[in-house]
Amino acid sequence: MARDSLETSPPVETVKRELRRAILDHRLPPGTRLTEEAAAGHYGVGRTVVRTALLSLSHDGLVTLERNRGAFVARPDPREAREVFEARSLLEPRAARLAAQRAVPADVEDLRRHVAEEHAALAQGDTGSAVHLSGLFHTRIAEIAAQETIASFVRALVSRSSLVIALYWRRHDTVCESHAHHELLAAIGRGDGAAAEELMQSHLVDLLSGLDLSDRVKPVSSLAKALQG
Amino acid sequence: MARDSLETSPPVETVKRELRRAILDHRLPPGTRLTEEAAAGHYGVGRTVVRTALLSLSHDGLVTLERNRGAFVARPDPREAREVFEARSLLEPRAARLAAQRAVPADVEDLRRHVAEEHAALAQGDTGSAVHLSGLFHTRIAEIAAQETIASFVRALVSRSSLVIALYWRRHDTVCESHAHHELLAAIGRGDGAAAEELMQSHLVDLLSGLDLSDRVKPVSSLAKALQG
DNA sequence: TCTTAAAAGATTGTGAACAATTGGCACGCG
DNA sequence: CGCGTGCCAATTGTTCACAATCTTTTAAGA
Repeated sequence: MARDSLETSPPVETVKRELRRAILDHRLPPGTRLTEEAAAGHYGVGRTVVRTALLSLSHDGLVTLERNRGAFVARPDPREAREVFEARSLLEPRAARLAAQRAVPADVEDLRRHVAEEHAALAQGDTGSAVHLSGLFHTRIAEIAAQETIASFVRALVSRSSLVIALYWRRHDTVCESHAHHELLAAIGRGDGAAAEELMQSHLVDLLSGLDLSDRVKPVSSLAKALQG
Repeated sequence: MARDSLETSPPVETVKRELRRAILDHRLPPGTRLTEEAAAGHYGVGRTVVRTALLSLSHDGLVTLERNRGAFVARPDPREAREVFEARSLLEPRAARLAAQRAVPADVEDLRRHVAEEHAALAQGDTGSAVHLSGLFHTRIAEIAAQETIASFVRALVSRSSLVIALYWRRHDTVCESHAHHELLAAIGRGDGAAAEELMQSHLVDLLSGLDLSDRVKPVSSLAKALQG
């Protein structure tokens, strides 16, 4: 169950987790500048720790590093947004099929809980958490498929999808129609791999079609102190 | 053409490239311990630079970091080896299809040169370079497909494949039958996407079948001074 | 007023010193 | 003789200080 094959030290791990969470919850909108010193002061650690965390996050595509300029929350352009979903539709349907074949009752229960939490978050209008939980659902499926390599890719892609959604989401009413997640859950629960693969595929197409990938730009919040929220 | 979306500084970039090359050429066999100080002295840089490079390489799966213990050249187990090829067979056939559809004459010429160099290396018995060039061929196809996201995954997977081959390759006569590469090249050259996809798929199956994934262990070279070679 | 250039400020890149953790080794006990 | 314990060396984890680089500001000239 090693979520990170590479073991990193607790402080840098903490900062990485916190930053990732802040970005995925959209508390740090895409384009936000992340000053090393500011983050270091905020988390009470040295700059080196923050630097390490930022380097890791940049590998996952959540942060963009510009030489001698600093780190910014990644701002995927429409082309990259399309690529992310293209890649997901290559990996996740197969993962869903495998997950359906291999899931044990505990796994299904776990997924059921995820869906429930996601539904609750949506009901409360907490879209930030909803997007996050929705991503966790997809990630969990890849993990159940017991393909650690693919799962790590899916984790990275789901993370970036969160950024894409923050930038280009069109239908503000439904975040990730939990309808699709319910059906997926059912298919996996009854071990129907073919159905799960099919459902995942169409679910991803749905997600992509919910984006507005015209070339307009969204405003960039300049201040990193959004962390305070 | 940004090979690295994240721009890193020249020194760390150099060390990273050198280390990657040494690992991919099997001059640093899997399991070799990589001491920060030793590498720093060898390349004439500070430990910080080496540390950064190692962290990057660990993200690509070429290096394993163990907390408070150090860095080692990654040693994928049979399970991980299988996963790597499973993932490749999800991504690369599609990439080959796209590459065939989008390749311009310059791209084809580039691929042709790669194949020629690979053939030459094989003829000279330089299997290290041959494996490396073979990987470059696969990577290049993903790049031609113009799917930067998928290409980055393929790069990581190809790199790990090099480790897998170092550990589990069975047929020492033919490294990566350039026969298959020639056919792929031809299919891409005539823009036949369907054929390219099919060829890539079967090529990957062939590669996997050339591995001996029984559970025996290979000896671990203890001394990192293999760099001298 | 606009353009240009230079200096000041801020931020990252790097190296060296200190602290913390780990693994090995010898010593002593059962 | 085997085994557990405590010390010691080696290596990593972290912080801090300095150098290099970039951005911004400011001021002078056309």
